[in-house]
Amino acid sequence: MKSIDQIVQKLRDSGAKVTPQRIAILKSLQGNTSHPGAHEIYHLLKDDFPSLSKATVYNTLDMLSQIGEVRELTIDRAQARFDPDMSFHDHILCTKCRKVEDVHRKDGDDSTITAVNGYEVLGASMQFYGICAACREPTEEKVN
Amino acid sequence: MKSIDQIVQKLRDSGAKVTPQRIAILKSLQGNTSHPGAHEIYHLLKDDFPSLSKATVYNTLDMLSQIGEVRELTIDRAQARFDPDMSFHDHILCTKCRKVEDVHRKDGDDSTITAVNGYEVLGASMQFYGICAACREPTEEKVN
DNA sequence: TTTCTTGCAAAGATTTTGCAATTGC
DNA sequence: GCAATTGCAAAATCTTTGCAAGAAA
Repeated sequence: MKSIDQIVQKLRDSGAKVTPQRIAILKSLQGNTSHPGAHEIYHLLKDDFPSLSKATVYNTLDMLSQIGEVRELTIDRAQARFDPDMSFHDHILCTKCRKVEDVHRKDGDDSTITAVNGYEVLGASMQFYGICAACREPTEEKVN
Repeated sequence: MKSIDQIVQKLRDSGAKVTPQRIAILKSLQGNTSHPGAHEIYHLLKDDFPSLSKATVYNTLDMLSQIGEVRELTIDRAQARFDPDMSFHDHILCTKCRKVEDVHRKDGDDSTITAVNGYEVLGASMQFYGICAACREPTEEKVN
């Protein structure tokens, strides 16, 4: 994700309005590596922003994903999750605690794949499913 | 997907019951390359099977995916889709007509990845998003 | 007969939508 | 002031669940 200022500028340039809600959502995403869903972002901000509506969160996340400032992940069937890190990387979901983490692969940079099956490829990503180290620990039962 | 007979045997062996509904759902999946969702399977069978309940379709698909006879895809955020082809391959979703097709890659067999980020990897797959050839055709407007 | 499964309806959850009131510019 | 955005509530999915009736073994 670019800096807040850069994105704010991009919004202005495109004619979109810069609202306190949008800034707050952008800030909540910046550097956030938890791959939050709309519900989580809503609760992160609800305290400091009591009037915030969930619809606004959905709208803003959708808009940010449309303009390519965040990536919407489908790895979790339960909810759409969002990743402010637009650099090339993949994800893994722990099927036990359901946290999502980044996976950085050196080999086979799939971002170079531009055509497949006659499709014009717009995006490609790998998904991994597994059990994280913490969830394999029989002693600890913390769910992250 | 194995043959219906083989799966029926597996169900019997595991103590599960072989019902006409389950057979019908298995048959609807066999050789089906459209990556149908629960709703689609329900409607495929509804005519020949008026009493069929959607809950049964959901239950059966979930069970088949649990025992590893079909794969549940997350590529389409709108609905869970199911693939009876358990061989190693990936998928691409046309973001216009929303059909899902198989992608067969020769290189980098990711099925050999068993550990990543300290996770015990249970599954891995690649997702592609793009516009299919038909949707790029300006003359045709058929939505598959 | 015993246990599992079905079907139905209700409930849950996520996400979308309509619209009046509000706010950015 | 105009147009875009917000917030709220209702609606629209998709999916799960509770439970009585029914079917498989």
